[in-house]
Amino acid sequence: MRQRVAVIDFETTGITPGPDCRATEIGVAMVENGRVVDRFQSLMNAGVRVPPMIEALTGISNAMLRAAPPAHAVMRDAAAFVGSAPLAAHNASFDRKFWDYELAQLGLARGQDFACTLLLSRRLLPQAPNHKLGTLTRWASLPDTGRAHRALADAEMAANLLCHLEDTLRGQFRLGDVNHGMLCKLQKVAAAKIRPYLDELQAAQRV
DNA sequence: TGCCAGGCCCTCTTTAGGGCCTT
Repeated sequence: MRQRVAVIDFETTGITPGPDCRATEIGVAMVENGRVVDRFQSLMNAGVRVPPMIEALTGISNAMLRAAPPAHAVMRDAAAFVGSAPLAAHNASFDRKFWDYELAQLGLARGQDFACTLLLSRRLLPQAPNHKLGTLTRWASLPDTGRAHRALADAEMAANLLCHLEDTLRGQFRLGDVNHGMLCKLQKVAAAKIRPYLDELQAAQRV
């Protein structure tokens, strides 16, 4: 895609955002022309405790968060970094909840749609053993981006996967122009109907 | 007191149930 897309990933203290469940780290990988061209990453201190299970998963400790900048400052910087670029994430329904919640703490609201590399992978890469981010990265021989379950490494993994999905649409499905709006529509098409939908898109691009 | 996400997708489905995926 020639347009810039901001691929984001949050580490958090749990599954559902709220007063006791907040983001602890954000990573953003800015994709343009099929590669990562810019990066943003920061731990963020929202004043909540990290449960032991989450610390074991992410390696992010309470001591690390005590030394981290406040969440509102980090989110203000992250929102400025993203600007008006369309968004993407792996299992975007998760990151979208936290993006919206953390922005709402600043009185801000999201203006862009999210593309979801999980939904797109289920449709375009059904032969993969499963659709976890790490599995897809290894299965598609995408670059090792660092420690899994840290925000920027995961954001870059999802960014590389987004580029791989775009390559799949261009190569296997012979689509010329791929853009974020097309991906957002594609991820809503029922998996069983994806092939005829792509055939229609291909035919329309030929006209 | 006891519970604790939710949207997507498949199938032994649609008057439902269970696995996947994210932390």
